[in-house]
Amino acid sequence: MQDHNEMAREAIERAKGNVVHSIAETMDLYGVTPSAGRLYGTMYFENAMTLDEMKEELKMSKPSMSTAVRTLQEINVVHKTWQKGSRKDVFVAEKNFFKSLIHFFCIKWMREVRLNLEAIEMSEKDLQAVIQDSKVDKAIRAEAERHYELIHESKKYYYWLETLVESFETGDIFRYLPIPDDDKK
Amino acid sequence: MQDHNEMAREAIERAKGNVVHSIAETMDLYGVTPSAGRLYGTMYFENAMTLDEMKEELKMSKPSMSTAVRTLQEINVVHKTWQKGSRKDVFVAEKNFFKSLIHFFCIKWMREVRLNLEAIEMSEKDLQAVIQDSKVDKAIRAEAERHYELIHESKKYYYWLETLVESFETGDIFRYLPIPDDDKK
DNA sequence: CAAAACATTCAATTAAAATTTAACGAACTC
DNA sequence: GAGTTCGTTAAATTTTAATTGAATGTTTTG
Repeated sequence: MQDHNEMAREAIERAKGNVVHSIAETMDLYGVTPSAGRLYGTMYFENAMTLDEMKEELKMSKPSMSTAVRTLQEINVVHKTWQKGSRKDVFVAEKNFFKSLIHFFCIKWMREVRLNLEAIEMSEKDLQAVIQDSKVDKAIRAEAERHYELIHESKKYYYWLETLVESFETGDIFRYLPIPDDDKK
Repeated sequence: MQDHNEMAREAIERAKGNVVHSIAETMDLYGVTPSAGRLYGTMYFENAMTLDEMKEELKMSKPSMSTAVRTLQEINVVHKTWQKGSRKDVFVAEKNFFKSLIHFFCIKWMREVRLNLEAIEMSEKDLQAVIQDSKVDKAIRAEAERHYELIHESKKYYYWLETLVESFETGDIFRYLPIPDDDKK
């Protein structure tokens, strides 16, 4: 039955399309551009793809695919491999999308922690200098103190985030919140 | 000493500026526009602000402040209050920036879980239909099966994320990873 | 070593977001 | 109820980001 096959193909495409779309939307939340998101979603269903296959599948230009696949590599959800016989680069999507995203997050979080703690510590010094300078008007010193309290207080939350990230990266978090039924490997 | 006060003011501004900048950069990571991020950072140091004060402080237009402050309200890091005697709306930043961000995250994560699980379940149905249709070529059925396995497998990670969000929202996570020294209130 | 097959860079274009000015409408004041 | 004072909406502009076609450089092949 020709018809059955045709309908089946369409059904598969529809199924794939839905998932690709929602994956892309998810990644968009995390600052990945929609096209890179769609690309990842597409690769998720394929074993390995060349740039030309990507461009064909997404109907986009090769440079677009090149940059998209690079950003996907940067966030570690896609890796480059070789394929004997072919001169083309071949890319494969990390199937464990979720763990990849968590890792991606950890990187962003750590960056955030470092960035903010640096800024806070720098500012604390500035404010301390004002607070300790008795030649400065009381009102101004009071303001400095107020600000100091505020940012000093916030530090502990960044420290906490640091421990959270650690627990994600070591996998300790899964001891507290186990994955329902981890895969065999 | 006039000079001391002047320098103190500058030091305070510098200190504030640094922190505002890094807060804005952090929020940018989470899809908040830079101006909204700067606004939150600025409000973080103030007790309450009107739209006019914001526009003055950030040197931007009033509609910009209006939209920025609305997005900040939507993600629950800013709240509207009243101030007797004034007809103007007054907004105050949630000082516990960190907890707010976590809450914000939980919302996004839950949305992501719902979205993806819906897409997956819909697709699973489509694929099941293909798999069970014996009139469809073996190769196509095999492809459907392959895709089915893939997306079915991913479901458990979304379930896991669901439990993580729960643990954040109930505060259970802090039993596992306590905050160094929680504030008195 | 010339030609072909790649991936990438660059400049130019196009598309999308953010921002502003102007206009509107609601709520208050006199 | 006329005139203000606000906040928001709408249209137009500016800014920024994504996308492409052409060109470049590198590796491979015959």
